Amino acid sequence: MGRGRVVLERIENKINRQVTFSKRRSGLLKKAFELSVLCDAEVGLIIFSSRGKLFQYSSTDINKIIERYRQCRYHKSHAGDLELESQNSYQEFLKLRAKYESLERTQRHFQGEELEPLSFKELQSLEKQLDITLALTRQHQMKKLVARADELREKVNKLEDLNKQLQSKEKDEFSGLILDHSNCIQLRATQADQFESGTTLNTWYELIQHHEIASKEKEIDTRTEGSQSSHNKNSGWL
Amino acid sequence: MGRGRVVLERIENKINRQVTFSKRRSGLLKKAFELSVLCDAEVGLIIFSSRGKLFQYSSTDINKIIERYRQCRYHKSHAGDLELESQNSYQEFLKLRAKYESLERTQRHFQGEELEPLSFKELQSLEKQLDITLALTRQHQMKKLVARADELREKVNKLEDLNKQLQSKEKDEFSGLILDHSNCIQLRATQADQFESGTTLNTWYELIQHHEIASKEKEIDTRTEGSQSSHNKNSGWL
DNA sequence: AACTATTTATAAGA
DNA sequence: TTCTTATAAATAGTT
Repeated sequence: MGRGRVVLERIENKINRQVTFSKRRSGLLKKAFELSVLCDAEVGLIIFSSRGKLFQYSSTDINKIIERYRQCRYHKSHAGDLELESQNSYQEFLKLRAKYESLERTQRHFQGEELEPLSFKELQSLEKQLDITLALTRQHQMKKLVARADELREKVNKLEDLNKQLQSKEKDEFSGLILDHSNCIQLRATQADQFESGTTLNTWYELIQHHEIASKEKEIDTRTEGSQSSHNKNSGWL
Repeated sequence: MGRGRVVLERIENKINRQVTFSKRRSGLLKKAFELSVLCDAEVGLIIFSSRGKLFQYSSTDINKIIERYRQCRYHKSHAGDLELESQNSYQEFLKLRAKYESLERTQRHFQGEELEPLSFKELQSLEKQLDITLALTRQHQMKKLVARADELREKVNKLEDLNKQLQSKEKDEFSGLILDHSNCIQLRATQADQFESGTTLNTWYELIQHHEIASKEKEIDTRTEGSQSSHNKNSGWL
């Protein structure tokens, strides 16, 4: 349509190409619009000029059209298609985001935020869960403390043995001290077995910490090889 | 272009519309192709027919065109498109997944699962958080109950007034009954003000539920207009 | 950016 | 749907 037949190849003359682009571009946009109106179609058209300028027409929100396009392709096509893979992952992304946001909401409830919109029954069930978890948390703290006490008792026994050996060889000025120490640990472990409430765990934890410092000092005094590695283990436990 | 001038509005005749769609669609696709070749432009065209069938042309990979479009829009306009742009990125996907998994882990802790790997200090901080949330949860339940009691008291007052009116007009065999009822509600509301522990909330909740059933029965007996709507409100609250 | 000769697209009919 | 054809619309080349 014009004064000469058009050959379907890139127009080499830059000015000419630019002019043709401008004319045909507006023609294309107009026709896209007409199609959407006349035939009740959803049309999305994106054009980049060779110099990178963007032109766009869409009968409705272009993101919706793109979304619909992806869905359409996703449901229709078969596996192995590369293009398909990326749409698949896009779907996955949307799914993951939805899951994430839902989880985030639940998380906020557990942190005591946004409780207002919850119904009474939801609050009740949350309370129940919190009670259960709280009990479990204390139970686990207990377990850790008892295990730690056992470990320490074990170590003390070893130190005792070592000290007995030293006693028989040397003058043994430390032996009495370490025996005291051992008694102390055993007494505390007995307390732990009867232990119930979570509120005094802290106090107990501090007791153990104090012991560890004392123990460490002794290790330095006695200069045993094995004590260094078990000391590292201690700091990890905190 | 055709044997008559075209009015730019939806073609009402379905057959006609379909035919026009078919013709113009192929015309549009052809012109999109020509533009891309002649002018060295990047063109993406998506068409959905009114019945949802997809047609598409793109000079290069359409996902690249969409990506480029979003980048273009993002760099030019406001932050709203930031989200859209990042959706396609695999990096973003990985980031989100990492966040999700981390959140999932925390969530499991709140549900009392996988507590073993936690250190003593982590367990302590979890316990603290649980205690806080538990208190908040009970507080919110209390709030709801008190609000509900107020609401009910209000309603009872209205019923009382109504009954007084009925008393003065009729023989009034219900009046004594409703006064008893009112006293009962006020007594319970007083209990709520002194309420502290979460463990008995359930009992209180049941008391209110019983009241509501009783209240509903009376509403049916007294056959008042307003009571129907407030009854609907009750079921929503559960 | 306008003009206009021509080509192209397409509405209506078959 | 597809083909045909008359005609409207688009546009290549020119000013």
